[in-house]
Amino acid sequence: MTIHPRNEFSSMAAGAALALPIPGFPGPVQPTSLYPTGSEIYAQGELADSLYQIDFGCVRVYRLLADGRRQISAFHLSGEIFGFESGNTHHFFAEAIGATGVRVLRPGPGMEISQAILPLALQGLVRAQEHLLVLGRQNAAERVAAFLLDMADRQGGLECFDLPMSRSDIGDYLGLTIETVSRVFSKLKEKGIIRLPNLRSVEVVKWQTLRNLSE
Amino acid sequence: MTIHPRNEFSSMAAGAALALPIPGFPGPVQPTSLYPTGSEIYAQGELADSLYQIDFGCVRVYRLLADGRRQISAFHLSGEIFGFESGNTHHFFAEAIGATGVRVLRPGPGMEISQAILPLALQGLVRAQEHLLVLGRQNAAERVAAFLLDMADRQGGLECFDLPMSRSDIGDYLGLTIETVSRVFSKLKEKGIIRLPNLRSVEVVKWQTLRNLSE
DNA sequence: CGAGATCTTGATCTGACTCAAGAGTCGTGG
DNA sequence: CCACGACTCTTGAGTCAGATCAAGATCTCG
Repeated sequence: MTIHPRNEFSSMAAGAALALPIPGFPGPVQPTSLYPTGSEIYAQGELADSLYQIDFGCVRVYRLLADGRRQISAFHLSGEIFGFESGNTHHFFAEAIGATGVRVLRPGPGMEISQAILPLALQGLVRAQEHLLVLGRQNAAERVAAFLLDMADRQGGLECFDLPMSRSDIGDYLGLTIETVSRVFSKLKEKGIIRLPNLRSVEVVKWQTLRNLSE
Repeated sequence: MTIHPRNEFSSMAAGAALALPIPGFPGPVQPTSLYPTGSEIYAQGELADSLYQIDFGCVRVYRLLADGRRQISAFHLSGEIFGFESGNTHHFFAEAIGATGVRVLRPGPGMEISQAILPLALQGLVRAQEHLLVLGRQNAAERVAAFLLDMADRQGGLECFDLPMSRSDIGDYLGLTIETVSRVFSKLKEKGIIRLPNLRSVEVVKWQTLRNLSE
């Protein structure tokens, strides 16, 4: 297992870009802030009073054990909204993977935000519960297949797509070591199921085989 | 791994009891229905237009793989509300564990249910994401310890509490086999951390040791 | 071009799974 | 009340998928 010391690199988001209104969201919308590679967006224990929408880039949301073991509970891509919490403090860490533009959605006091965000929160709940099945009951190949299909799907279903995150991130999302992730990638490539044009992108050749793998 | 063939036993909930209003819930409240041991409350793919509140008993919510592998995503105890879904169909199965009284909360058409249930949905989201850490990064002893602490906490923190579910259910919740669950229970007993007055209840003797185990 | 990350691959180890058998528990009916 | 049968749970022995440990290879970017 890779150990991840708590990231000390503070966010210092450089202001940027123009504000786009979010459909159905009632609060004031902030302009996009740029988070550099690896910078923290929020930390466990911090006050949670906003939601975040990604303009470009990718975010990892995770939790740590005392000894540094890490579990990434979700990756969020361009357009997605994250930062839902129960109570008013964050239960997780969120960090930018690569340079990422994030827009903060801060509901005004007494604002009725729930109607707009409930479907998003519920979608997150269903996704997390579906990921439990992957972590609890699927083997390494099935986990990687499910991950690739999910990433492809969320990037529009194109045969070739980006993997903005490292093997270490993928391992910590799938509950595997980086070595096991790497071995499964190699095996899938060797069987002609995927191609790896470079380290950070994947081309799916045999969709059905991949789907069968993830069951 | 234990294989669970799809439960064919249909729900046939016998009507019962009196209606108690749920604070903050705007829709009409149904009287309690009794679900016998093992009966289905809803199935994956069914129309999802209600929430459910438990009067007494316990419910398991789970998903199945094609070959019968099962992952229980949550147990719900007396007083708790479950059945949150994204879209209008169920993504999971829900079954009564033992005889269980469930009250159906059916929001009227166009009803503003979100304000009342958002905090509950978010709590479910946080719990599911925290459980991801258990399944992805903790070993068998840590998983069982976390489970026992959670069950104790949700039953009021008493030193002695019920385990309404079987070892098989616990295994399918923690991503372990029943044999491994049983071995960890035996080991905890042998070390004097817990006592097992009978198969379906636990007494925690050394809380701090258990907490240290779950990290 | 070079240094540090990141990734891949190989060899070995181990925690949890599988298979198997026995013990305990519960409900039913004689 | 006890005997029987069917579960459920526990325990043991052996196996295996994925972790760990250890080199190398490749990529990135100043």
